Amino acid sequence: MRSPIKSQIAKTKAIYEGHHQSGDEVDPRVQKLVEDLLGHIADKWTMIILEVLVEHKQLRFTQIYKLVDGISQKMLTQTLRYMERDGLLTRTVYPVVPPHVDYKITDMGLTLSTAFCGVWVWAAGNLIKVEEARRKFAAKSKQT
Amino acid sequence: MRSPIKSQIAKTKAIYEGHHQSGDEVDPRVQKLVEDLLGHIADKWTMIILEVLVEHKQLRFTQIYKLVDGISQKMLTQTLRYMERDGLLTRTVYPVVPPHVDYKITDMGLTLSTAFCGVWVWAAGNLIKVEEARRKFAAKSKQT
DNA sequence: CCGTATCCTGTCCGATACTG
DNA sequence: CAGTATCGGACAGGATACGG
Repeated sequence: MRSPIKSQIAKTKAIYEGHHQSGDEVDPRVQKLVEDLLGHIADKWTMIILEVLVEHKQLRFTQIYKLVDGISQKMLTQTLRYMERDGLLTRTVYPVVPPHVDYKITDMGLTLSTAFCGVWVWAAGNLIKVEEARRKFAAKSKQT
Repeated sequence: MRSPIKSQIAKTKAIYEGHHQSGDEVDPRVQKLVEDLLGHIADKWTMIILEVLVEHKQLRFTQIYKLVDGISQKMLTQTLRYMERDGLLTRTVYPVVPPHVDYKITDMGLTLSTAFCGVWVWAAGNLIKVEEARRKFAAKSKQT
């Protein structure tokens, strides 16, 4: 029962724990999914919607629309569709008038949210350092 | 010595550990930096370059150019500048002919890489689930 | 070798208007 | 209420050419 995925995970976990080794090639399929997911999670809205859903568990379209500041109806619909497609949330339509649609986070959505929180924590913890680095960089650029 | 950042980190860590509570508002500055950083790390190249640098510690421009498949010179230059600006790597120019420029990962770059590996691990571990979810979604869409 | 400058194309996304 | 349809501006990013 050889599993290329398993070994990939092991390899990635090794990296995660700081055991970086040169020469390690990444499984192209994983690479592709990661890049694909990156393209989505960084599409400005996905993670925000995910966090909102994590907090509230279950929401209707208009509720999310109000909670996510600045999003357009179009982007909300589109993003929700992608997230449903990838199994991050479930979409339940109640055939009533007026329509009633519930969006609910899935286990996968929860675990992604958890995984992603590492980045969030990093950003929170390095906020000052990044701002400082930017100041230094700006200063160095000026003395051209 | 009250620190809004500290409390934000604590709050974020609480979320990270699964203690989600509704009503928790996120510090706008952190929110902004996170979104800003997201915009970069998911700009398709940053994390890839970061990983390459993590593996090799120090590289020259052309070396990165070869290691990162498919990137254009323009994007490589641009991305490297942003990363330098944010303090993720250092850029050292040796004033010789022909030019010699070294890019080296910083501690901040390393910790970001580590934080981000959580997402990478998630992607590796959920590759099959996502693909399955997409198949199901596609199947459901057809029976219109 | 390591860039910058310019052009040009695709596509993202907001605004707006309309439907079941 | 929860969408779909269409238009148009902005901008990301690739290809190419050139410079120190």
